[in-house]
Amino acid sequence: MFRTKTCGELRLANVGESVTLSGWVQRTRKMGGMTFADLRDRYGITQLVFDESTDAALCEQANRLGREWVIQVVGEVSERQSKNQNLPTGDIEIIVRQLVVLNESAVPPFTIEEQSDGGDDLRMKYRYLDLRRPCVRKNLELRHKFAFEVRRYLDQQGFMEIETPVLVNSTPEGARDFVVPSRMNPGQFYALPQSPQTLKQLLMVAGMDRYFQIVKCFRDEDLRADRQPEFTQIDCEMSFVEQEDILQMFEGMSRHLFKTILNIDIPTLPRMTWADAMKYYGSDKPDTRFDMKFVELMDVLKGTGEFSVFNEAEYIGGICCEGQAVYTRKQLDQLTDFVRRPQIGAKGLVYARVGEDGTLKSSVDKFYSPEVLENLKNAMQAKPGDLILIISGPDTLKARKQLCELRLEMGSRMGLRPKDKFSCLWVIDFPMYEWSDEEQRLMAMHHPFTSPKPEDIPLLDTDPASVRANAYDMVINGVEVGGGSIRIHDAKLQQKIFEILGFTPEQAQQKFGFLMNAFKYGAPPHGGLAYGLDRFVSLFAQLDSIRDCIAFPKNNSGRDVMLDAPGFIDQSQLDELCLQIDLPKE
RNA sequence: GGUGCGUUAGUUCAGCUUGGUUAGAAUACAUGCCUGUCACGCAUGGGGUCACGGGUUCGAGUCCCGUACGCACCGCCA
Repeated sequence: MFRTKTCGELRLANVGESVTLSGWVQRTRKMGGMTFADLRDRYGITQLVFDESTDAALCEQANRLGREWVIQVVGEVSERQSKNQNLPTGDIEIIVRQLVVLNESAVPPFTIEEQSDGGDDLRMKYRYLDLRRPCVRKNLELRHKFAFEVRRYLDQQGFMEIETPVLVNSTPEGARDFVVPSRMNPGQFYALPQSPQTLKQLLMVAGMDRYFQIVKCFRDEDLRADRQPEFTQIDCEMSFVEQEDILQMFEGMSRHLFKTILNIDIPTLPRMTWADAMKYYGSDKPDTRFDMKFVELMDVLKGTGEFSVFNEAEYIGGICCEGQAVYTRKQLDQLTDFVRRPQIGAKGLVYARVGEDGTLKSSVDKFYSPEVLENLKNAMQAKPGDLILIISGPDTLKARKQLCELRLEMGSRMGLRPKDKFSCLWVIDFPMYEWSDEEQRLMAMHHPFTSPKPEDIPLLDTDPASVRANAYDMVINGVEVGGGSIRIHDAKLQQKIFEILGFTPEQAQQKFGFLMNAFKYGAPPHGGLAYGLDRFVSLFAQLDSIRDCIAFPKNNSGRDVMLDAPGFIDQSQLDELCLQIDLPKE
């Protein structure tokens, strides 16, 4: 037997027991006549003691141990003379009687400790070593527990987990597909699913009623800290439901997860329309951990003074930063530089400090009368000591996005975005479509299977851009953790939506004929949503990147640096697939 | 496709502003000492193609240009 106990479970109560432990040598401390070694496994660290006076040969053996050697020891649990309060097993140690080296280890390229000295790149190359570190392992444990509680909740609610295929068809709209050549069908390709969207709808037609799946999805787009080319969704769908049923069901799931995993009771989720989210936060995923809502200032500042920037603006909006009038000119210049970075792209930043006497000192004082400035202060509900920041622009959407970035930056600077505070909400009533400059046509904002709000259906013919969808997102701390919609279950309406998206009936039939056909045979009203498991877990674990809760993530360029994937394949494999590689010059 | 930052010892970094003697620190590693350590301590030692290519210069780790790679972001992500 390799072990009778783990390295994390022995306590004072076990003193006197003879135990066998196996694990990795974390480090050894040679004290001359005696040697200590920390033995580590998944469960914890237990101190081993070797005493020269009792067994010199054993002590000599212990002194040869290197970091990360795998050993097995037999010994007796003993109370420590000097205890370690920082370790759960810190009251005891093992007086070793027998030591077996199961495997030696090369010196690891970085230290496998809580605070590793390894950089990201190196840790990913040796991810199997990185995963030995408790802080990394804990993220995977949390992820496991999270998925387990998802399954428990959905099972209790009568959901069935059903697997859908990974080799499917490429679909228009949406992200780029990863494709897989088919050997048996030369020249043809499978695509990996961006989500099992249409398949779960077919399961509803099949009468599966309440479906879920914790499933890998694939999108061939550039990566970010919160985006991986393969990621995991909690994909859910229900039949005979309205939006309200879905919001209740999955608000319940979130509540269950917060309670069972973090022991946090979350309040009823507020619901915010997409239009309000854009108006007050400049984003469809507002961070509501702090307030600092936008105040629109067109009435106050446009045409009421000589400041041409505002007079020509389509949008003027401000935020009021409580108590930040202490910002120096230098700090304000830094903020201006921040919003003028190409990533944000604002032309400039107007600021106004409210003095302790209540008077406003702004960068545009010379353009406006004291009355207008007083109006500004009142509109912003600014108090003495507050700082008002104003962004304007010729494009409302862009100006709001810029102000959104500024708001988040100020929130961070003011410490209003602590990772251990959670603020959840539903954003509802998304538009059906958004205009794509690139394609010069309307695109589905959610996806082409989303149903319009019944009262907006007449607008499909007259003003499709203004049609609202039965679509909703769950947002936590400014992160879109999930989203979904009530789907179309009527073939005629689905056909019409495809038309508006610019598909000819033939194209629609070719790409989505299987779905349209299914709708002919009694499709129930249905809807659902999908959560991004990686993002949700990252929030719970307070991580900066979803990579940290994925065992083997891809790097910024979509490479697995441990496997060195992707890689080239043999000519014989290419031949078999009837493929030719034609790399671009340079 | 674009913007910014980075690349120096096994590792994490300093050195670059203002070019000039033998490129440093910490940690890791090795050796020795040490009987209650747990970030053990002390001493000694080995360890460098300063990412790569080009340019400026009497002289480049340091300045300039390009390339590669990494990270963050914009575009993109129904």
